[in-house]
Amino acid sequence: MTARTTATAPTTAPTPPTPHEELARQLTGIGAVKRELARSLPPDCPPGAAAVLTVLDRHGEMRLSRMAEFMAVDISVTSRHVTHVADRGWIERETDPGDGRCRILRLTPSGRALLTELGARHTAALERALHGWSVQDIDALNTLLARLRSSF
Amino acid sequence: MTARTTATAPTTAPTPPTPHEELARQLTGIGAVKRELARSLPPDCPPGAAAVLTVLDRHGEMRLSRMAEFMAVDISVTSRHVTHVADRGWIERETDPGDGRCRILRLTPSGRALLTELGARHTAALERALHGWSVQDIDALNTLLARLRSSF
DNA sequence: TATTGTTATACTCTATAACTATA
DNA sequence: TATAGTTATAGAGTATAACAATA
Repeated sequence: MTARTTATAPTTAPTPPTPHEELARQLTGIGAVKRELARSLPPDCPPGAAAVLTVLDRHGEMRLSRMAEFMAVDISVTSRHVTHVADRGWIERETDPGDGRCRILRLTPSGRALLTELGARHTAALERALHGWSVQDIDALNTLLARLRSSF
Repeated sequence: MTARTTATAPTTAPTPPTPHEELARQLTGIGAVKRELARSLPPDCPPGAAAVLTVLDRHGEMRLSRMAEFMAVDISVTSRHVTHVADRGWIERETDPGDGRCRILRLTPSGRALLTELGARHTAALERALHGWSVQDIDALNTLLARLRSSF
């Protein structure tokens, strides 16, 4: 359909991208993958909430300010995500006995249970999409992405 | 600071992540890199607008519906981004002579000039962050990301 | 006075649905 | 009736700035 519309070939050839420009392109396009993955999350648990739980699972209880560093977003944003998961009983927020300004975040059993569910859903969604991938390929991608994050 | 807060070690050890779960984690964390890259864009040119220009540069003039496929977002979202760049004269929207419902999108000279600027800014931002990376590493990451996108 | 965290406001991106115009 | 595109509305994520409480 619409075999030929204006019949004029592009007057300028596509600029051959440098590896850096190509990386910028790929990172832009990766948003679709993230959205697809987010669709597999349970209701009431948006990506930001899932990130809070995952960080606590990996790094143990911590203050809000440290959580904000791990999530690499502003502390005000972190506070909202944390409120979301605390309201649903997935974490508890205890006032630091040593410094009344600080809140200690800690997973609850309910939060751990949800975390198991999250892992299963992520794994299922990715296994379905990445059926042709070897474990080595996935590990290689993980390694490069981790390195990319630490470079920023 | 805050040497020890509750003095209780986490009762449950961190769940060792599978490669799939780790990939989900990495993809979540990559948002920070994207935001950092977006900060290098010129004013009036948000990431969505830049994506429209880049797709046109790489694949030539096309209809809106095809642009939506390349961007992997809903056509209504694409329409808004396209309106943004058209309002600023970076592309032109011509009604398809063969089908009055279709709009043909085409870069203008002004759009090509901006595209050159975008490439320079992306390259500068990434070169600064990725100074320790070899071209082979970047190419490997690009290849894996492209493969990931096509797997979805 | 400085720091930790919360809340108010505004902006970007996204999807769904209703709508217009053309085929 | 079906399709291409536009617009209205709503929801999620983010940052800045103003604020409250504690050190």
